[in-house]
Amino acid sequence: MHTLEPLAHPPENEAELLAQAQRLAGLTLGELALRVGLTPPADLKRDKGWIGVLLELWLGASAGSKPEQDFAAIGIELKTIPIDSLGRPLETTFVCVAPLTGNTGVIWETSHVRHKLKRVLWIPVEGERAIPVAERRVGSPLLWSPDREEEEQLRRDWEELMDLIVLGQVERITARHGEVLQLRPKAANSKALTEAFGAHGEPILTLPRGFYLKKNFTAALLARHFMM
DNA sequence: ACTTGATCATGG
DNA sequence: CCATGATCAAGT
Repeated sequence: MHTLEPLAHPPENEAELLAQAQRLAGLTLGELALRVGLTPPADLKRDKGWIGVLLELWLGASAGSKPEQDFAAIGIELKTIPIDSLGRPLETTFVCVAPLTGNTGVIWETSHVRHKLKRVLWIPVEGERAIPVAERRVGSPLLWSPDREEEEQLRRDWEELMDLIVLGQVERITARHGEVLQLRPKAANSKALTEAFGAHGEPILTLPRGFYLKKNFTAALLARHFMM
C-alpha cells in the first residue's frame, strides 16, 4: 500500500491534519524528501528551515512567508522541534517577532504571541547533529493548547518584556528575562536594524527581536504528552 | 554542558 | 526591511 503522499490541500479539520501527521511518525526525513523530490542537505548550517518546510509540504501548509498561522482556516500553527534521544528539546522555539513600536494599549489577550500559541501542532524530529539529516526520524505529533497555568506563565513573561519595551529598555533586555518566554535577536545579521524607542522616548535603531519559548517550557509540554 | 547572541535561506 | 522557516557556535 502506498497511500502515503503529501496533503495536496490544506487540511479541513484537526482530525485530518493530525491523521496525516501521525502517518509520518517513524519515517525518516530522507524518505519524506525523496517522495516529494527534495534532496536532504548534509547539515542544516545553510538550511536551517529545511525540516520545517519539508513538514509543511507534507501537511498541506502553504509554504512561504505569510504573517498567519500555518493552517489559518482551522486556526493551527505548525512547529517542528528538534529533540534528543530522550525526547528533550535541543533548541528554543521561535514564536513571532516582537513589536518594538506602536505598543501603546497593546494587551496580552490580543497579542501575537497568544494568537500564535493558541493551538500548535508540535512535530518532534530527531535533531542530534551526529545523525545525518536524511536519517533523522519524525516523532509522534502533539496537538497542543496552553492550559491555564501555561497561559499564565506566558502572560506574565510577555507583560514583563513588553513593559520593558514600552519603557524604552529594549536594549537592556537579555535572554535571561522571562521564565518560559524570552526575547532575543531575530535578524539576518547584527547589521539589520529596526526602529525602537530609547529610555527618553527618542527613536533608536536596534536589532529586531523575536519571542522564543525556552526549552524548559517545551520540554514540559512534550513530557506531559510522552507520559500519557 | 549549556545558553545567549548571531546567523542562514527565501519570498515579497 | 520584514515575514516565514529555524540552528549555529562563541562564550560562560
